[in-house]
Amino acid sequence: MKFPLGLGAREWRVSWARAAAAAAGRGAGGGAPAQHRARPRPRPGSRLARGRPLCLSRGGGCRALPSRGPSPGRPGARQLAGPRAMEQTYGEVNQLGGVFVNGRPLPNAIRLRIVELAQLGIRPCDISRQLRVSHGCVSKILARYNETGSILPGAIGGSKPRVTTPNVVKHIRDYKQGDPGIFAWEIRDRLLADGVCDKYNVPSVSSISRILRNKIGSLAQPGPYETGKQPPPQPALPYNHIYQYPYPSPVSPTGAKMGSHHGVPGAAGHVSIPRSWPSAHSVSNILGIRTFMEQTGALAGSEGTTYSPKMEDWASVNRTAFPATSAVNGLDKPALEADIKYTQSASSLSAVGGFLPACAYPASSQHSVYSSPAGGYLAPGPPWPPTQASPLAAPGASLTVHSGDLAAAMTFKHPSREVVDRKPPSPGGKAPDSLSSLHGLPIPASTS
DNA sequence: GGCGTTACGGTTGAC
DNA sequence: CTGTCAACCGTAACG
Repeated sequence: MKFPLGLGAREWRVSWARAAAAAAGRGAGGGAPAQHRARPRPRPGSRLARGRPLCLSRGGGCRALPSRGPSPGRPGARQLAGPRAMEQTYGEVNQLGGVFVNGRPLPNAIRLRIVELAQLGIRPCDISRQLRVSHGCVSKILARYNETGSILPGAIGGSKPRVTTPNVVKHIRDYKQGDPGIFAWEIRDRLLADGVCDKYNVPSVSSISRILRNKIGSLAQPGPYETGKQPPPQPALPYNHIYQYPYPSPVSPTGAKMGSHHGVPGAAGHVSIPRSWPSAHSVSNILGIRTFMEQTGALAGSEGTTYSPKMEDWASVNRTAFPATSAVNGLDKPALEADIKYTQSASSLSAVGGFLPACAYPASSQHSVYSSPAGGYLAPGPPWPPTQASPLAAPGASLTVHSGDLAAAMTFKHPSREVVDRKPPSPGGKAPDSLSSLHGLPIPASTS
């Protein structure tokens, strides 16, 4: 991305925003008229109360900007242009010239890089510009990392884990059979008292009533879950299989049993790794991420970096690391499918096999934008800052993060650091489980 | 100028 | 198979 005529990223951004705002008939960003800026901020909580202008453009945020915006002619950052285009490529360019896929997380490599740079003392604003990721995003990722120790995105999609598991139903039935006059609330209390459920996953009284009505009522025939077989798993990994990293692990070679979750250290505690990054917990493997980024020119942001429109590259980069055997354990069918689907790619990937974590994105959504771990993000423009004077070269830390640096960056978090879950750690929940980190590497917060 | 916060449009996956 | 829902995402903008 080249900023027009000597404009720095910021100036360019502002001017772009201004122009767009003008087009939208309002002020925007730093160029907002005083009355906008001075406007009392509505109480948070009501999004509409913010009174923001309706954004008519597609894409995230309130950008009143044309989606192709700042990067006319930019080879990689193609926009949706119709169904056909959507099939092949999509992605948008933010005001910094970075490429992103609306609604999808940044690639792990970028996330890692953000944390890495932050650990080196680079200011978030500089990271934002360097990686061309919005500062809000940088802030968010760093905040999350500080909170959970994980660089990985949360679990996307899915529903809350069921609380009325077969086991719970069975207990309810037992209670009801033992005391036909029992109230639902009493059942609820007993579920808690007996440890069948905890406060986070105990069914509501109404749920219990529904169970009594629907399942226990027709008690005669056992439900599908009660045929003596092992009940369907409590959604031990109820969320996003895509965030699993079913690499063979020395500890859990099959990847089938992902061990403890949700802050409840399993028998193995840290030893049982719910998920692992590729074998890549080693420093050298982590370093491999960088190696790859360097190879792709991503970190250098070199002009020569070709922006591959093939999303498959990136997807496969992140997936070639684990052999099909590990995916065949039945936990990660989509991942397996993705492996199959994307194995054809990428010659260049051999160098990084085993280095990168499985991509958190389903291959299906990885069309083309993140064609390389960071290359797609670092727009093929001049490195930031344009002067080539890397801010990362500053104090004590070279731009090149050596393995030790990165290892330090990634391990400085105490593995057993207290986790502040944003959500109750229900067994089926998806609370981040940084307790499961290995070598200080964050384990995906999401489960599947 | 930096950064935390939040509305927004979007994606995802279980139900 | 489709729609709904609730989670998450990153961006842009506000303060």
